[in-house]
Amino acid sequence: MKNKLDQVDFDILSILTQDAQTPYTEVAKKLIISPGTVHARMRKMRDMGLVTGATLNLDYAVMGWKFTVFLGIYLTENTRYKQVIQHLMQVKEVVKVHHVTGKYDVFIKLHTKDSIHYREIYQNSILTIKGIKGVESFISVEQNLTRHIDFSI
Amino acid sequence: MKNKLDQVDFDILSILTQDAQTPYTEVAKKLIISPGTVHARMRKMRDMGLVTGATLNLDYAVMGWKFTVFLGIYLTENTRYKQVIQHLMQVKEVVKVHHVTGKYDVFIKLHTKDSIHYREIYQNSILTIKGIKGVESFISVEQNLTRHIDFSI
DNA sequence: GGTGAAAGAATGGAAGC
DNA sequence: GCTTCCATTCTTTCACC
Repeated sequence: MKNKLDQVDFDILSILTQDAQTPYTEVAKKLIISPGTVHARMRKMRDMGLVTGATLNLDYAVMGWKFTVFLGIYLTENTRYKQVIQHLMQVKEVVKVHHVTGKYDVFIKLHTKDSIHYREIYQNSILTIKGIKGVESFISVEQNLTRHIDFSI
Repeated sequence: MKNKLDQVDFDILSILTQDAQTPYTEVAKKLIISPGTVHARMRKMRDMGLVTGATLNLDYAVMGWKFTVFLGIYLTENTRYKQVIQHLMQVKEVVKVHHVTGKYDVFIKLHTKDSIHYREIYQNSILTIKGIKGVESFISVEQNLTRHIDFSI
């Protein structure tokens, strides 16, 4: 087992990133290889750490969570970022936290039910965190694309 | 089949969002319900449009794609956003595109191999798009969190 | 490193409660 | 609307190529 991927691996990833629940037998049939090969390739890619797991895609709007907001956060001192991130992770509406360089220090994504819920979280759970100097918000009007990198040769 | 979720549904989601490939029989065992119930609940949640699919989690860094960058984009005219988004979607390094309100008009996420690759994409594939007035970039130093909303009562 | 088959496990309906 | 049952399909390993 060498750690270099070929077109077959990319094809497997391409099918499974579109639907992670596709049975391996079906993947095998599409690519005209044996089910055992799909298993071996997937195990290789898991062992490499390339495939770290699988998750469901959820449409939060169906649950009445219609607000998606990005926040660019400035810190009072950059060294404080670990504590700030710890606090941000406690807020259940926050789903992504990135430590970034550039205009902001921390960049997060959060979901709320509506603008009232958003304001409440923003004022009571975000702005109250010690070490946050300022915040700029971007409300997502529409998500137009979400996909994976296609590594194909 | 009513369209209201209960704690059992949330528990199923909680397990499957952590690992979408968990067999339903195992989900059933953990929750001490029958496999048929897991199936019925999942079908209900798919039919509702809450569960839209499943995807693999990939660690791009393992493939040598070590750069994750967010771009906040200003447009020359806000009405042009559909065309700009069309062009952004053609760039294979771009994995997410959001139309937003606030300081920027469009917000995207992209992956590249390194800073050289990034600069090339930035200058040749992003800045050349007609309708883009300006761009601010945020390089992700570290991703600290990625998860789903927990709807539990 | 791939194949294909075989034993065991999971799936996804149907019928009854 | 949940459960049990069961025929079908999938998983996973392994001897062989």
